[in-house]
Amino acid sequence: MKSSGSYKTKQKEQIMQYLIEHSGEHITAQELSHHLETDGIHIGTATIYRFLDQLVTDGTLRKYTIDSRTCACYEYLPHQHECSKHFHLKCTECGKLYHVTCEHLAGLEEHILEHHGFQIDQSKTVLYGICALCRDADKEDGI
Amino acid sequence: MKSSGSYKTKQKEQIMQYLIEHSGEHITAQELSHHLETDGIHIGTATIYRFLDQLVTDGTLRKYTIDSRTCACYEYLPHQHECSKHFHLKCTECGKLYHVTCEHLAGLEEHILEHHGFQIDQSKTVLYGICALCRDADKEDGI
DNA sequence: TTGCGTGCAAAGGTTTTGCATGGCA
DNA sequence: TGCCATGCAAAACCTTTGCACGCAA
Repeated sequence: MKSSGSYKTKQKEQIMQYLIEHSGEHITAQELSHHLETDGIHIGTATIYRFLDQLVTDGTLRKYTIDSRTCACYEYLPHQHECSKHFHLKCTECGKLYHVTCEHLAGLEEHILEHHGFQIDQSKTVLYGICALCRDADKEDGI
Repeated sequence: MKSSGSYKTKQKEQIMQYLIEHSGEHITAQELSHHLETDGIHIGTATIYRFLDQLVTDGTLRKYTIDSRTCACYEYLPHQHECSKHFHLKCTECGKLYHVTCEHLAGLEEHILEHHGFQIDQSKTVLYGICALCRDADKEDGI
């Protein structure tokens, strides 16, 4: 666990640093590449994807996809145990993504496993709906 | 609602027929194309994607994505009202789709609305994970 | 020195777009 | 007739792979 390859390199350190600085955010491979570039750090695309993949396998990162035309997002998991209670809510109106850490959701996972024999993969699961802000906005618009 | 374009064409009818015959299944654009081809019906890729998109906008179809490198799945929604009362579990291993009606899940929806201000749209939400059958199979393989 | 890591470029696959043609109303 | 729909091919897009070189241990 937590190996991410045998060698420690400058590129890996820089990627890790960026990810850690942006804990709790959802970052795409392109964003990562672009931001590093802005800081004067160039890392090949392949290297980024390869390292990100390692981190996902490690459990250091979580990968999820919202839409097939969107690129995959990665999220750093600083405290792995806490993150087992973490779901994603995506507003279909404004497109905003919310992270929800909640015991009730952890209970949901347990329930489905016990009663339905199905083990949910939170990294692939996104709950769609309308967020509070958009619901309020709709009310004001009289929709 | 339920417009899907102004004109009725042979291509649209054939796509609709296939989708309706496969209600409750998850179909990719390629599968659709391939199966129609097998039946001697050729429809251009662009046409398929364009029409599928319209149907998704209509609410006639639901679109799902598992992974950014996997192609998107579409599901025909024959009875929209019924489908709003249950959740979908999709196995990422065998691809099987499970329809689950469960009080605990109804409670989840309520909880998220009350505590997180987010109104889940069950017709758009799919929980991804591994089903019991695949978990057993994996165990036997010693994974 | 060994062999993993890197970068570049090319390939891979899905989905979209441009444009001329075809077909519904 | 007017406009939408279709088909083909090309483009766009994200991601992976092959290969030679570089670098950590």
